[in-house]
Amino acid sequence: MDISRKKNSQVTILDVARESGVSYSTVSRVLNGFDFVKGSTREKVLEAAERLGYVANIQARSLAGGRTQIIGLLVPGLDNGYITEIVGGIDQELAHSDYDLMLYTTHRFQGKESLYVKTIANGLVDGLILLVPHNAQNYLQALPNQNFPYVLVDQIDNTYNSTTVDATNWQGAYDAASYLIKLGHQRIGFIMGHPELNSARERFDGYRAALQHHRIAYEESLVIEGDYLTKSGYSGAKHLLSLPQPPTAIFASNDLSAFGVLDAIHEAGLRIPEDISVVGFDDIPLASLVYPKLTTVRQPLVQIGQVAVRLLLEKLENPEKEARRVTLATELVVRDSSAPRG
Amino acid sequence: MDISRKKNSQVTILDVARESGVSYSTVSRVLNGFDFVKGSTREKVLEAAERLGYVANIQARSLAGGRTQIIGLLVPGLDNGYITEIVGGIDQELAHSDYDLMLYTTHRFQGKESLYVKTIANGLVDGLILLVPHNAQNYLQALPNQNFPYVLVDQIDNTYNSTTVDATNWQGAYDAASYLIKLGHQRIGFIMGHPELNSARERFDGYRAALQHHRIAYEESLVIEGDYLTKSGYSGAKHLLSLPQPPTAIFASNDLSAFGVLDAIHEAGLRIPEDISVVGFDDIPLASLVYPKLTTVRQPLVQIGQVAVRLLLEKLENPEKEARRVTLATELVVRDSSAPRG
DNA sequence: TTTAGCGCTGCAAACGCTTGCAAGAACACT
DNA sequence: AGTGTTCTTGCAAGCGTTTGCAGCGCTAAA
Repeated sequence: MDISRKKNSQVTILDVARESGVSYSTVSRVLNGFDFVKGSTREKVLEAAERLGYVANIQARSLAGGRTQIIGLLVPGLDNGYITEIVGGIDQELAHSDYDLMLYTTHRFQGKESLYVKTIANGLVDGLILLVPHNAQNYLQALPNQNFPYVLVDQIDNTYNSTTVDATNWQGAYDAASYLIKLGHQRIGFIMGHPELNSARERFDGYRAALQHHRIAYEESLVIEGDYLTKSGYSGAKHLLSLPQPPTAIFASNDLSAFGVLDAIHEAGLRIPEDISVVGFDDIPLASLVYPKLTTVRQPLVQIGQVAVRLLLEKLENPEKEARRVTLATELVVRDSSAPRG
Repeated sequence: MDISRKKNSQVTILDVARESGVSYSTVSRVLNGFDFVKGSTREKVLEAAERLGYVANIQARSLAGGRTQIIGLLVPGLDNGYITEIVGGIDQELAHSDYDLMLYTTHRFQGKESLYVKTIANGLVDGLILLVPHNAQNYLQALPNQNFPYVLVDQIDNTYNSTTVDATNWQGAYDAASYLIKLGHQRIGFIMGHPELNSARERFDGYRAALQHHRIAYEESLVIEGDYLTKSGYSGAKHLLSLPQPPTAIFASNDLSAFGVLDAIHEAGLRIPEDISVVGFDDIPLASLVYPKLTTVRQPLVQIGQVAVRLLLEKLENPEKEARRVTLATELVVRDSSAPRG
């Protein structure tokens, strides 16, 4: 097994020390922004470091007990605008800090989350953002100790007291359904998200609450269990359209499934929104690219990512910081896929 | 500065050694799959490691001269189906190996690519996949030495002799244009990609070659300079439609800009494909979600990512391996946005 | 029985850095 | 000038591994 080392011209702290005529510990202190270093010394060191093109070796730093300046991001996959938007926010915010990003996709460790997380946390990340689909507990329980800094995105955890970011799912769904009702729709189909996810449940509850509030009978046949994927939106809508008395509007629990709905409706030769209205949830970038442009409940996805990072950095700065939950507001965005009942 | 260490229950190689009654170097050798270890010893060690829940410390390993088992991925951003598809392929392939992924976005280091890359390469990645938008040279020249394993995706580099993966851009464009011509279109608008990218140039050349081959005069006014973004497709199409004699088909250099084209056409009240045909390039997942479903030239994006990983791992195994270029085939996918000239 | 040879194992050094501790330098005060 | 403080700085240990080298025990040959 040939381990070809790249131990070529690595400039180390020792080189900088030699170059600037101080001890290597002083260099370390300067580089770590320590106080108690004389101004002139600091200058000398920084200048030497610059001249030599010194760049710190993260492994060594971390081994010796320092930070790695890396945060880990656990996501199910990147195949989805919802996630990539959030990741974009995370990336943006991280760019202002000096942390780098380690990306872990969970699909490769089905059923072994615990080992996975253990490895990660024991490894080289200073903190973790969990953007996991289901059962966060599986991941959390594996955290070496509850002091390891992490934040949970869009998942409530009722076992541990986790720092969390999410959006007003209930309210968003309530608003969307109310909007459709005000447009005169009485029969509103609903494509559910994956029922294991609490965002899905909250949206469902919001939908029902809106019906109830407007005294519209809840009709079970209009509710389709889905999984947030396009396909389930498609088949769900197909089913709804085949009903003896089909709905005049369909509210899909997320944009992805709403796209499936659009597709099914087009296929049935119906017009949107003249014949039937469609509303989604998320407002991923695609939502305004499809035809017709999708009316949807906007989640501030980028912002969610940013806030997650901010919370994590906060925790990193000050490990004693209390866990907290930040819930960002959603907003109905009316586009071309919805209209008064014809 | 409070450095709260997590040096809690870290199980080290020493613990495993103690538990299994051998020396730590033997443990190391077992864990690294070395030969020259007696079968029974190996068993004992592995069992002890398992029992203790040992997981290697990457920093230490790397410091001591081993591998980090991390590969770095340099991308401009994740806000784009084209990239995320490729990244998906990379992730997929990586899942079969035991490498983890470090994600670096380049936008944060405008103009300082060289320092950035230096840091990365000097840091903890064993190899690098560069999925950078323009001027790969900027990045490459910074690689500490040309022996650092890396592969270039969808970018040709004519300075260094780099291992590269790309697709048949020229051929794809040629096929698409020929297809439109065979449908009877004579005036085919073309939305160019970013002219700095050779994929954009190659596609343009393919388009022109097809025209020439079918003896259709090249008309400069039908070619719009773009940048691969939706907006440029939109404004480009708007312009084309306003021509005294507008084209009967538009070929956009990528799907994203094709979406802009669709949008502009819808807005103009024209029907697709009855009034005008549209063809894209890439076949990102969205392409079959828009309405009408987009006819496009399929690039095997996922596969490109996979191949990139495979080439990199190959290089990692065997650093002496010659650089090579792999070009994957594109394929025209006919959907609903194109039809014979009406 | 001795000895060479081989398979296997352990020791110790190194990787580049952080940080507690102690000592030197500088300064102010008596 | 002497002493006590307060700043600065250097030394050395240690972080968890890998790996060259030396050496052990054992077998096989003499």
